[in-house]
Amino acid sequence: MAGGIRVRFAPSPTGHLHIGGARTALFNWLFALHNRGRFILRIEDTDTTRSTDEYIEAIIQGMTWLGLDWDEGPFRQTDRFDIYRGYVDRLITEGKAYYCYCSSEELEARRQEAMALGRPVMYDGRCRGLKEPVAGVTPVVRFRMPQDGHTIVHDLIHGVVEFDNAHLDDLIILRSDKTPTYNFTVVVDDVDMRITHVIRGDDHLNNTPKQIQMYRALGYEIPKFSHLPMILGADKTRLSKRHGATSVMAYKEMGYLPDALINYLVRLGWSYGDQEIFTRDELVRHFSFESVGKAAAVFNPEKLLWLNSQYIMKSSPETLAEQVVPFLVNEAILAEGDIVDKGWLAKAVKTLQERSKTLVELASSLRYYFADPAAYDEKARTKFLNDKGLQLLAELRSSLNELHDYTHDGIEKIFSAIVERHGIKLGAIAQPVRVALTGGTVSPGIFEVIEIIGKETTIRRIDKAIAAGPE
RNA sequence: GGUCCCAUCGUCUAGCGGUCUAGGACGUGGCCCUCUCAAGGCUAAAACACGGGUUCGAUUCCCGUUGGGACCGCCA
Repeated sequence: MAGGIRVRFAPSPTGHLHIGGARTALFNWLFALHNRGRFILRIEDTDTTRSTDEYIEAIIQGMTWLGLDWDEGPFRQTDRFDIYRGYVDRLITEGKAYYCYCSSEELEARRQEAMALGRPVMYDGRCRGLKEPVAGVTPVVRFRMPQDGHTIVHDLIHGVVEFDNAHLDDLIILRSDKTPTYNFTVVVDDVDMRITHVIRGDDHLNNTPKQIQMYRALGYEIPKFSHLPMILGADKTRLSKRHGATSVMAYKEMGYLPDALINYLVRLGWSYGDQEIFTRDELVRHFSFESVGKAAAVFNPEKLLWLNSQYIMKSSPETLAEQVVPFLVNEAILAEGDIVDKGWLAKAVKTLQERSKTLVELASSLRYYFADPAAYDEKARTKFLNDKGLQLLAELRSSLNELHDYTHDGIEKIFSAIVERHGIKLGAIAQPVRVALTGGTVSPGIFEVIEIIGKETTIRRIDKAIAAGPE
């Protein structure tokens, strides 16, 4: 019966796909794949004033970039209003829902008052027994909650959670503009789409007993629930823009790899022994709610960055070369439409992989493979492009010029000869060359750099350094 | 304020009564490697919130306290 599992990710398009939503989507996706079930994408856009098509597009983009592919959908709740109204009518007919004529202003005032008096903040049910409509008022429809007894939520992560029905209030299921509200549509859709497991953030745990009552009123089977712990910012409050980038696509722009983000997100709440790095297959194979924790997790950008560096290190140079191109354009190292020799780029990328934590960093480090240094780092220049350094550079230049075996090994031999002849350390010549070629004191191994830059360019840059003279 | 959830190093976590002088990872410090920077290796500092029980024995089970979070909307 494993094939019967159906889960869904149900974001509301009132913003971009954010870190928390992505983690929820990821756990749904993993659970579906692990159980050979179906993963459904449903857009909860019943709040027509805040939902936009742009955000729907943004969410889809985020999911796509992360590789969280869905089997059905995206469905939009705004396409299903007729369905919800049918269910509302049915509940009214059966006396399980009723019209409420209280205005939102009145309601708000009562809420304030209750809050101030320290009384429970909930609807008092004053329209429950109304027989006649109130003239001139378009009513909302409220769901009639049971007032005694208990509702038990069986949660795959939290176990048994019990709620006293006295604390459940008659929530609005149909607004005065005849649009349905979340707590109702979510139930109708989960039933309609035959969702077997509701996996969402634990900020929904308190809504669950209300939803369970609606399943019952509708006469439907109750799905299994899994309420995932929240992701918090460094100050332990709910993750938000104040904590930095929260949109998934912002991480793409900052040069993160989707696999790295996925790996980071999955470890926020889930673990598998001491393992930190997982392939997607491993994730799918090992995922289980038994190893999902209950405590909220603080989002730690440093660890994400480390993971990203690990993924960059493990990527193939060819793939990375492909991925870095847009970032080279951003850095103005390449122009849009420039043709690059991908084989050559891959070689250059290879030297920088273990030195770059993001694609942005990689692109920026790649600069000196493309262009002569615009200037020399001042400190580097005084330290290494002095008389002695320049003299060694001149010697190196002529050896290099006559070198036929222009490879890493051939280049190394030349350096060895110079080092031996002068009885100096390799650094004494390597650093001046590094400054001449890259403009600074930091780069991959100098033989590799010289090889990749090529003889002509190398000699030109050495000549430029010599021409610039000692500072 | 009410309801619900949660609680191991700064952070993510392992631990599912004895194996814990509490393990791993990020970050931080030191050392090694070394043409610079990284990467890598080794190493150090760093936690079971507190108080009661239960038990021969609690980080692990129960209760309370404290602390944190979420929800309480004609938002989702």
